Amino acid sequence: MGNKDTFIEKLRSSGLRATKQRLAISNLLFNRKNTFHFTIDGLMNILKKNTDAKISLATVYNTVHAFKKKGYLKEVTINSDKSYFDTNVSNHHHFYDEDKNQLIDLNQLDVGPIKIKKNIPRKKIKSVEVLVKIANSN
Amino acid sequence: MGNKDTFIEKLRSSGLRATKQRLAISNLLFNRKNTFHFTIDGLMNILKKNTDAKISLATVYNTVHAFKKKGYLKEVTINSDKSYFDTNVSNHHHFYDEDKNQLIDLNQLDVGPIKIKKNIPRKKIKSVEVLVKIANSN
DNA sequence: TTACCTGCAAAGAGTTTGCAGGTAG
DNA sequence: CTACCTGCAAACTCTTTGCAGGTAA
Repeated sequence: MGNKDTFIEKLRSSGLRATKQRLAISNLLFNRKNTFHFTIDGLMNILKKNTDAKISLATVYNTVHAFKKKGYLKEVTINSDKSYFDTNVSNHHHFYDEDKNQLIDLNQLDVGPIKIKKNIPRKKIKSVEVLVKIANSN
Repeated sequence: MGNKDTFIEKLRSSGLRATKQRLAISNLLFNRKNTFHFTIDGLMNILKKNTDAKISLATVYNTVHAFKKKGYLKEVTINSDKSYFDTNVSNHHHFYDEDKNQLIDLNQLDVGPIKIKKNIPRKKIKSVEVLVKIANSN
């Protein structure tokens, strides 16, 4: 996604109204080169600092869920503490840095093909997620 | 682990007192052939039905965490809703049945070797976890 | 104009904690 | 006897929800 007009267009074409809260969040999440990983409260903090628009916590939750439902965000499960989201919605895996509590993308090429040799009758594989936990080596 | 005396011994040697609550939980979790996956409230429900000892929710949390810390249980992260635990503490992966909300072990042989080709300076891999979500194929 | 959205506060779910009383060793 | 453990309730964190007022189209 690109500039503000693009976001307005994108939101509208998704059936979402282009409110200033959603535009501020879109700008923060998608107007960048690299993928972005965040938690709701992390996003909230950044919004407080970088945005003049007033945005409530409920709106952040609503918007993030709306974006997820539209396929603009992906949820990544790290632990039960809180939800992490990822602006990279392609099929990929993650490093989780336990020291910094931070996600790092592993693209398809970073992880060799994964073979699942067990089969459960009448069940289909919906997704295969690899989470590699890392920490300081010393 | 085996019978009640074994559990008393095991608890004591771990520096844990062999209270009747802990023995009841040990018996329920470890006195079985196959690995067992559970949530705290699921365990609570089984305890209510199968145990005469009175056990509070706080004690279940305390005990499960104590067992985890001692290495008798492993926590498995499925989603942010609640914590799942596994009596199989060996290195292995999981199916998660989205219809039944149930975990199924994938042993080492069920999953081909996983190659992580990306390296982060000064960081060491602590664990590699694969979660395969499955659902009814129809 | 009207359906949708926001902000607030309250409610919910899961988990943790403080403390008084109980019990293992 | 005493350190550790339990049960209870309150507290806490993250998330969701209800609703009145606001706003995009």
